[in-house]
Amino acid sequence: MTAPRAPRTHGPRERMVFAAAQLIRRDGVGATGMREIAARAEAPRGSLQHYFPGGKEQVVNEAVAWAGRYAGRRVDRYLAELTESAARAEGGRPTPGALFAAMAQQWIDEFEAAGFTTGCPVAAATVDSTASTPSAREATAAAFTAWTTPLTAALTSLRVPATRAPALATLMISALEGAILMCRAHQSTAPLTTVTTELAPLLDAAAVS
Amino acid sequence: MTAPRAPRTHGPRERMVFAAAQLIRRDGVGATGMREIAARAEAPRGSLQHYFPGGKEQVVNEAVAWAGRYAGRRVDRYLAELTESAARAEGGRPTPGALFAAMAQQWIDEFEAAGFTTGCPVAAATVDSTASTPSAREATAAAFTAWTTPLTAALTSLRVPATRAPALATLMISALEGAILMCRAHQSTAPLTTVTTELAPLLDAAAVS
DNA sequence: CCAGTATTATGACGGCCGTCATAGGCCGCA
DNA sequence: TGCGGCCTATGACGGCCGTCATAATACTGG
Repeated sequence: MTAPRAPRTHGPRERMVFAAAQLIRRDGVGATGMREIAARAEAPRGSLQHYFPGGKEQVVNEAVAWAGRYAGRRVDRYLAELTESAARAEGGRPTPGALFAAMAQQWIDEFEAAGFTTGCPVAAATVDSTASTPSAREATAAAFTAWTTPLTAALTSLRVPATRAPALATLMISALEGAILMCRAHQSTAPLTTVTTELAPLLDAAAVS
Repeated sequence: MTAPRAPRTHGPRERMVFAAAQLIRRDGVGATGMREIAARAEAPRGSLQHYFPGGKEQVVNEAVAWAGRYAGRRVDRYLAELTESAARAEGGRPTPGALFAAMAQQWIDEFEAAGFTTGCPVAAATVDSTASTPSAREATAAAFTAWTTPLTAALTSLRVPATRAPALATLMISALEGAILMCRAHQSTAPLTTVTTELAPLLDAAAVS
C-alpha cells in the first residue's frame, strides 16, 4: 500500500514490514530487533537501512499501520461473507453479533493453530511505546481508526443507527482486544467465546428491525 | 500483602516491587531496566540482587502479582462504597453497571491526572512476555484470576445469577482492558466512557429483580 | 564488645542492541 | 564497454542491559 501497485511477488520492503508486524505481535516492540526483522523477512540487513532511513521507529510505525489496515480489510471481508451466506440461507441479513463472532473466531482459530504465542500488534505497540516518540503513539491511534471506521460502516449497513454504530464499534474492539489479552494469559480461548456469547444480545438489539 | 503485616513504612523490597509495577505499566517489561527499578524505589541496586535472587523475572512476576491483587482489592472497595451510598440514598442496591462505571472512572481520573502515560501492568506483561519464560505467563494468568474472582463475587452479591457472573466478569475486564488500550492510543478518555455507557444496560439486565 | 548475618555498595563482564560507515555487486543506459 | 544509480553486504562503534563477584557496612543476639 505504500506503492500504488505492489510488485508481483512481495518485495523486500513489504516483507520486512510484514515480518516486523509478526515479531511485534509475538514479542512486543522492545524485544523485537532489527536484525531479527531482516532475518525473518529473508532480507539483507543493509536493506533495512536503505528502505527505512528513519530506523526502527519507521519500521515499527509502518508495521502498526499495516496491521490497522489489515484489520479494517478483514472487517469488510467478514461483512461480505456473512451478507452473502445469510442471504442465500435465510434470505435475510446477518446480525451485528454474527459479525463480532466472525472477528472473534479468526482469533480463536489462530490461537488453536499457533498456540497463544501471538497477539495483536496494535495492542503490543500501544503498550510498549506510548511513552516513547509521539509518532509511535500516533501510529497506534491511526491503526485503531483504520479498524474502527470500516467496522462502524459495517454496523451501519447492518441497520445499526448511525448514532450508535461508532460507540458499538468501540465496544466491540475494546472487548476483542481485552479478550485476546486474557486468552493469551490463560492459554485458553474461553474468554473470546464468553465475550462473544455475552455481547451478542446487546449487539443484535442495536439493529433496528 | 506479601507479609501478613506490612512494616510501618514500606520496606525496600515492597518499594521495589511497586516501582517495577509502575515502570512496567508505563514502558512495558522490556523497556524497564533493573537499575531504573532500583532508582525509582530509592533503593540500592545491590538490594535487587539480595531480595530477588531470581533476577528480573522474579521482580516482574511479583509486580504483576501485586497488580492483580491490587485490582481485586479495588473491586471489593468499589462494591462496598457503592453498596453503602446506594443504601443511604435510595435504600436500594447498586447495579452491576454502576460497578463497572466505578472501575472505569478510576482509569478516567488517572488519565486526566497523569496524561495517558500509564496503562495496566498486567496487560503490559501479557503482551511483552507471553513468549518468554513460562512463569511470566503464569503470573499474568494468576493476576487476571486475582481480579476476576472478586469481581465475580461482587456481581453475585449484586444479584447476578452465579451461572452468569463469571462470564460477565470476563466481559467487564476484557472491555475495560481494551478500552484502556484505545484511550492510550487516542489520548482520550472517550473509549472508556463509551464502553461504560454501552455496557451498562447489558450488565444491569443480568441482575435479577 | 564481639560475632555473624543481613543488607548495601560498586565495579566488571559478556552480550545484544540500533546505528553508522564503507565497500562490493548488480543492472540499465549511453 | 563504461558509467551511475540502486541495492546489498559486512564490520565497527558506543551504549545499555542483566548478572555476577567482591567488598564494605549496619544491625542483632550473645
